[in-house]
Amino acid sequence: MTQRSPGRPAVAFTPVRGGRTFEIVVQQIRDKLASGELGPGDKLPAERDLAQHLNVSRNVVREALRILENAGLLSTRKGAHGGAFIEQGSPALISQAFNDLLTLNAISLDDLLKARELMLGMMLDVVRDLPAAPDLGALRNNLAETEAAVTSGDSPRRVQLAREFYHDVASLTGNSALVFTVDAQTGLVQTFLRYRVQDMDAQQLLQSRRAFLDHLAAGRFEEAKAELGAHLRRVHKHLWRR
Amino acid sequence: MTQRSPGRPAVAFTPVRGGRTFEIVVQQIRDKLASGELGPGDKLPAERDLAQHLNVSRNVVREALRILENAGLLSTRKGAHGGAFIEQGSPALISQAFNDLLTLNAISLDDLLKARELMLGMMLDVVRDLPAAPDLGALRNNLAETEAAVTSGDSPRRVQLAREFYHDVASLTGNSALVFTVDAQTGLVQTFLRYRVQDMDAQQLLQSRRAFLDHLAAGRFEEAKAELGAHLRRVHKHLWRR
DNA sequence: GAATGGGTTTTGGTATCACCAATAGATTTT
DNA sequence: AAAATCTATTGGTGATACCAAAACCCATTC
Repeated sequence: MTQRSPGRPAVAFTPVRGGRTFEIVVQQIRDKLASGELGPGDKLPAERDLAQHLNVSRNVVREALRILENAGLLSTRKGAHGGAFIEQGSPALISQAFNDLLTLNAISLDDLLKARELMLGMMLDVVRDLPAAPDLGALRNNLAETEAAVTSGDSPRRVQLAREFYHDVASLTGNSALVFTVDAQTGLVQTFLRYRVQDMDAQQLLQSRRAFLDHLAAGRFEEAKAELGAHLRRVHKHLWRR
Repeated sequence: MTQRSPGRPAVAFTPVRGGRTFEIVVQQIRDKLASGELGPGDKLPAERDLAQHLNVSRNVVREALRILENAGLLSTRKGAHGGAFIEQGSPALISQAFNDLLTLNAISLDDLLKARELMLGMMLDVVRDLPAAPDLGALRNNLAETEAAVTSGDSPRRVQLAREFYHDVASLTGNSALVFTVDAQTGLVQTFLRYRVQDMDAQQLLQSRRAFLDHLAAGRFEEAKAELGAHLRRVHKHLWRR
C-alpha cells in the first residue's frame, strides 16, 4: 500500500471513488498487470467464474472488462476457449485520447497538425546528433513499395505505407515513446484523410519522399527537415479542403 | 420525456443494430459529440430512458456509458437530477494512455523521460522563433510562489507548482496540443515522484528555475534549454533511486 | 417564520436469471 | 479420410428486482 500524507488526494490515474464495485475490479486487474502477475497473452477466467470468485455479479465483471478492453489493455473472443486476453500496447490508446480531446474542442486540429510537424522535425535533429549514421533500409524499402502501390493504384496500401513511413522515421531515434506518439498522431490524421487519399498528388508525394531520403542519406538534415515539413503542410492543407 | 438543460433541444437517439450493441451506442454518442449535437455540460437521458429509446437493454447502455466515462468524455452522478454529463477535455486522458503503455512494457520509462526532455527543448526552439518576445509573467509568478512554498515547506503546493511550471513553459508556444502533451507527461512523472518531493534539493531547484528564467528573459534560449535539460535529468535520476 | 426531520421521487449501482450466438473440439456420418 | 453434426464453453443481450444516494416536498417543531 502506498504511503501518503493525510488529506492528500490519491494519484491521478486511479479515480478516488473506490465506492463503485466495478472500479475496484478494474483496479485489481490493473494491479496484477503492474505487478507482472498478468502479462500480454495471458487469459483471464471466464466472466462467470470471475464473478463468482470475486463475489460480485456478472454485470460488474462485464463493466470492468469493458473498461479495460476499451483502454486497450485486453481483448475479448467469444466461444469455447474464448475469454479476455491481455493485449500488447498500441498507439491507438494515445490516438483515441487525442481524438477525444479534439471532439471536445479542447485542442484544435490546426494545433495538432503543427505539433506533428514540430515533433517530426525535432526527431530529425535527434537523429542528426546520434553517434552512428541512421539505417535507412526500412525507409528505402518503404519508398519502393510506395512506388509500386502508386502504379498499381492500391489506395489502402498507400495509406498503410504512409503510416509505416512516419513510424520508420520516428524509429530512427530509437525512442519508443516518440515512436508511439508519432504513430498516434499519424493514425489520427489518417482517420480524417482516409477517404481522400486518391485525391492527393501521387507524383508529388513520390518526389518528396525521394528528395527526403536523398537528403537524409547525404546527411543534409536541415534540407530533409524542410522537405518533410513542406510535405506535411501540403497534407494538412489537403485536410482543410472539405 | 427526458428533461434536459434549458436552451438545447432534446437529442434524438435512433435504435441500434449490427456488431456489438454497446459499441454502436458508444459510437452514436461519440458522433453526437463530434457533430456538436452534444457538448460539455449537457446531460444524457437517464439510463432507463436511453435504453428504451434505443430499444436495447439497460445493461448495454450501462456498458456504453462505462466506456465513455472511463475515456473521460462524461461523468455520472447519482440521485435525482443525477445522470451522465459531458465533460471538458483533460490531459489525464493522454496520461492514462501513456501509463497503460508503461505497465504493458510497450514503452520504457527511460524513453518516456528522454522524450519529455526533447519535447521541452523543442518548445523552447519554437518560442525562440516566435515573432514576439515571450510573456514570462506566469513563469515569474510561478517562481515567486515556489519560493514561498519552499520556505513554508508545503510539499503538495510544490508539486502543484511544478506541474504549472511546465504547463506555463508549454503555453509559451501557444499550441494547445503541445500543452496537453506536456501536461500529460508531467502528470505521469509526478505519479512516480509525488511521494518523494521532499527528498529533492529545494535550493538547487530554485537556483535552476531562476537561471532558466534569467536566460529566457535575456533571449539566451540555448542556455535556457541547457539549464532545463540539466534539471530534468536530475529529476529523472531521482526517479531511479528507489 | 425558520429550522428540523422524515417521506417521496429520481437515478445510478448491483444482483439474478434466462436465453441467444459464436466458436472450438469431439463425434458421427458419408 | 472428409464432411457434416453435435456439444460444451463462453461472451452478448434482455429483463426484472431491489439497494443506495441525492434532491425535493412538506409537515412538524421550536
